[in-house]
Amino acid sequence: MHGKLAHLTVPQLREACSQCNLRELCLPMGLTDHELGQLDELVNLRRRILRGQHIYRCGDSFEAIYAIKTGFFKTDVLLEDGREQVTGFQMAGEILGLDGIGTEKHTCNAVALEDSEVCIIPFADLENYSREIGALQHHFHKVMSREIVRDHGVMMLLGIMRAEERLAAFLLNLSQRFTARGYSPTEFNLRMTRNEIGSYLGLKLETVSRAFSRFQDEGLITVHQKHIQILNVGGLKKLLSERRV
Amino acid sequence: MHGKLAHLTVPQLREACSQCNLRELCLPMGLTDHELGQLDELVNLRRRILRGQHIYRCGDSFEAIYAIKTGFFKTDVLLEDGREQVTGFQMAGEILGLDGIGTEKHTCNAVALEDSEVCIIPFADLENYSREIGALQHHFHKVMSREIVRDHGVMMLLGIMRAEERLAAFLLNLSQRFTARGYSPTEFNLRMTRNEIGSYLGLKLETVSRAFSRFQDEGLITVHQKHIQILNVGGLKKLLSERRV
DNA sequence: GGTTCACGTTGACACAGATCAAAGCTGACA
DNA sequence: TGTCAGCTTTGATCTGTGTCAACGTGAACC
Repeated sequence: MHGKLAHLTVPQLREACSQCNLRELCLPMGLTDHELGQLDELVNLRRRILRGQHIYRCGDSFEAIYAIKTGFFKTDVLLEDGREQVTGFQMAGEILGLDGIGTEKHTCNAVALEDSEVCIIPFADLENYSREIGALQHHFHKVMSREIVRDHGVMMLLGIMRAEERLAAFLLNLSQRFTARGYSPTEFNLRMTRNEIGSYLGLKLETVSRAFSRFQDEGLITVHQKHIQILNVGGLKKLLSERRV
Repeated sequence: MHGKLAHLTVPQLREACSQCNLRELCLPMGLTDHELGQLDELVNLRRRILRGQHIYRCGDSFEAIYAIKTGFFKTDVLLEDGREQVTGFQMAGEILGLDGIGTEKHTCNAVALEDSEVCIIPFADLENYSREIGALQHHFHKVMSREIVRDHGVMMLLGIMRAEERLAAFLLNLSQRFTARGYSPTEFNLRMTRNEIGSYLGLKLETVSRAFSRFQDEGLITVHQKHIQILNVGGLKKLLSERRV
């Protein structure tokens, strides 16, 4: 199993899970010091991914899952005719590759939206370790379950919300995830294009652009290219709750 | 853990996993005879759910997952204002409740669309058994992963397909799942209303009804209330592939 | 410093699907 | 057998978002 990953960067032990500042967000969450030490054995390969490069593509055989150490990714599914559905945007501490377990092939593409680094977690090894470390097993199940719940949230976005509600929910979600990572809740740079946001939200890029402009006109946010500042969090939240139908 | 489930029906041992005719679709898939015997210990509670009743509701504390033995379910999420997003329809052999692992509370509602019976799998026990039975552990991971992949498929439906494509994909998906259970691929009764189909597909019930009528006019299917007969599978598939845009 | 290219914004118009309204169907129940 | 309630169908009209087109902007590169 490791043999297949031999082309990847050599271990950098100072970046072990036990030392990683993401350990409270990522796979190590809730492990004891001793268990953390075992995790360091499991996760000893890392890989740099430049902006625009894939970690894996649809159809690639599934070997490992990936924890994002730094950077930003999107996952997407393509139809034969070229239509793209972005299924998610992932940031530091989040796990990529869970889609591949079921069929032993990846079923979507994972692309870096900025230069990034991921920790490689060979999946067979993860299963072995999690038979020994109950807390790891349980936490991994939680990670998968939360992905399912997140997907349900996206279905709600796509199924029943209108354009401005979708974009407001999207901004609030980003804000909350940046906050959890110690960044500003109200000011950040988008890593994705209007087209990618639109693909995620089931909208065309022009509609995304217009919604941004309208939010700005209403004093909810400022937008300069990819730089977003949220001026009125409550206003965005109100957009979500006060749906007139 | 079992104590909390004491109100449920007593074990009916003749319905053990090892004897169940769904064992090749459900959790036991791929286990050896010996392992199947162990699974019989794990899954020894069953519960009848009448049409319209919930197995669990959003906010209920999470104790167990459920394998459908007979019947048909929907899962949905509700917004405060009453809007409903159906997140899935589940039939025999499929697993319900995975959404609850992450937060230890269920995050959606699971409602029987016809009188049904489920096998109760206490989750803490499942984790214990799957530390001993590698094949069970791995298969459970596959089940969760496939749920994630299914969700991505729904995102595609909702994000980039038009009304008729969505309905065609929906019918073909049902057909394929009925086939896997030994029923006719081309003739079946829908268990859900037009409104529920619409909620799943991000459409209004009138749009669903009109799309059914159009399919019938074009000779692709016949519809009589909830009875569907597919006359031209290829035609439905073509609708999906030959998107002009 | 100008050119290029990818990305973003804005306007005008079109259309798929939503909304509103009315009538039909079917099964349950008295 | 009649009535009722829930579901479905169909028609007329409306509207949010898509489509098409033109122009703006900023970063990268020679």
